[in-house]
Amino acid sequence: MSAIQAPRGTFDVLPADAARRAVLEDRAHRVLGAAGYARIETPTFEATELFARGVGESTDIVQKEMYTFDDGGGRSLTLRPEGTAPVCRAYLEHGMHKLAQPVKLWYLSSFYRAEAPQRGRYRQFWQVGAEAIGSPSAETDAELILLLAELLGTVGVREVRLRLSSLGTPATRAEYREELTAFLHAHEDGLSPEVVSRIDLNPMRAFDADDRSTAATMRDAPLLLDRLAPADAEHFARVRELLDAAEQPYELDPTLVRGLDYYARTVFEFASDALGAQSGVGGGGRYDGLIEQLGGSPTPASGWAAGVERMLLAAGDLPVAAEAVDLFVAQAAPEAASGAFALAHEARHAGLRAQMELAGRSLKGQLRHADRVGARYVAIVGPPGEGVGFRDMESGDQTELEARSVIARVLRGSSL
RNA sequence: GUGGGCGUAGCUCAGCUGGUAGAGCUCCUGGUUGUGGUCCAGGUGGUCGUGGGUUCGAGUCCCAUCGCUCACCCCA
Repeated sequence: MSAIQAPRGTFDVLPADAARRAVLEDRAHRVLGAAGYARIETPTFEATELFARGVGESTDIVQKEMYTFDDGGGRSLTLRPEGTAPVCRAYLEHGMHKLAQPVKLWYLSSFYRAEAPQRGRYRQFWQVGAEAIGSPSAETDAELILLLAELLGTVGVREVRLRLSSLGTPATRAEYREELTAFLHAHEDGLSPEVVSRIDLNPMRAFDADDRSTAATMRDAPLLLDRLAPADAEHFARVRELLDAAEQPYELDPTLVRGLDYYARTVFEFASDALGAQSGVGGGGRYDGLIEQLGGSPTPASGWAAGVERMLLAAGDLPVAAEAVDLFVAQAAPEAASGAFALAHEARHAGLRAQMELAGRSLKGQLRHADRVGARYVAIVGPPGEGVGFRDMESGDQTELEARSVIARVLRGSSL
């Protein structure tokens, strides 16, 4: 039990897990790259104001989940809690509006939120995200949704469901919120005490209460989807049309809300029943107002983010290729160390995956170790002047070679 | 922040109504006086999360505390 542990909510990525994550990264690269999305990385921390303005002052994230610190010079910085605002900041900072629109970007980065950790929820976590900035089209939204579906599919995320909705414009949302709040207050008798206490804080929550009476009352509640302005309704209909044409199944969920303030129009979320309480594996939507909110000119944009840990939790076994070792250089005696060292170095220079004995094992121990790391060949280096025992670990055959012909022999790959 | 479960070797765990620590796996060494995968033997490795208390004696009982974990909330 060591005195110092990884901080609460953080974890070490050990080699076995690192291999699975590498597979995921490769899949993301392939799926998003194929659609013309280019990789972007932004700083791990940003000006606190970016998130206060971009994510929304009223959100849980900004109110209680940010790691904020002073940089020593009176500037307030924050470990990024999400990726969309930073990408938009970069879009503005580098004048990407002059590029062909939309600018399509993706990232795989770590994020930080001071929440109570549980299964699938950490204080440092990783997300794959994609953003298309500069297009208002429903095609953009539908394409993004299909790309995320594709990614989840190729990674093998199980029991995936897609929930879809539209939030309309911020104005529509504000009006609807008032209407819903008024409805809830007018029907407090039929609502559970928890829901009532939360009416002004989070009225949408009333929709997914388990309480029977609350559920009955909510059947008559107004729905945001029914209040969409004509243009928004038309946009949403087009998104659905495209998803239908692509045979992407989804559930229409008028109660779907996303945690960040900047969303407008299309919103969606993929959930996996293979997970526990934190079932959302990825989600996103359209955020037409964000760029303007950050000081740019009005720019439509759309995007999503998916949790790496959650995708991996919900995925079955990923086929992880074993790392092959071409050559293990053993030493027959301590005097052979220099010769072995030189041979291993040369072998790597020649492009081989070569390892050498580093732990002072007995020769028997070295062979056993070579076997465990999966070495195809073992060179047993003798003292200066003597030859090298060259052993094929599959057949067990062994011959004597001169040291300088060992590498060529491995490259040729011939069995003995 | 609140509630449930759990904290014994690197890992997975055993340890009954209290008698001062075990197994399997891993790792190392030897059996093969310079050679792998099986087998056999041996060894390394633990302030039983921490601090108090009860007791002749506590891994085992009591209290506190810390940590992990699941859930609420919220979200990736």
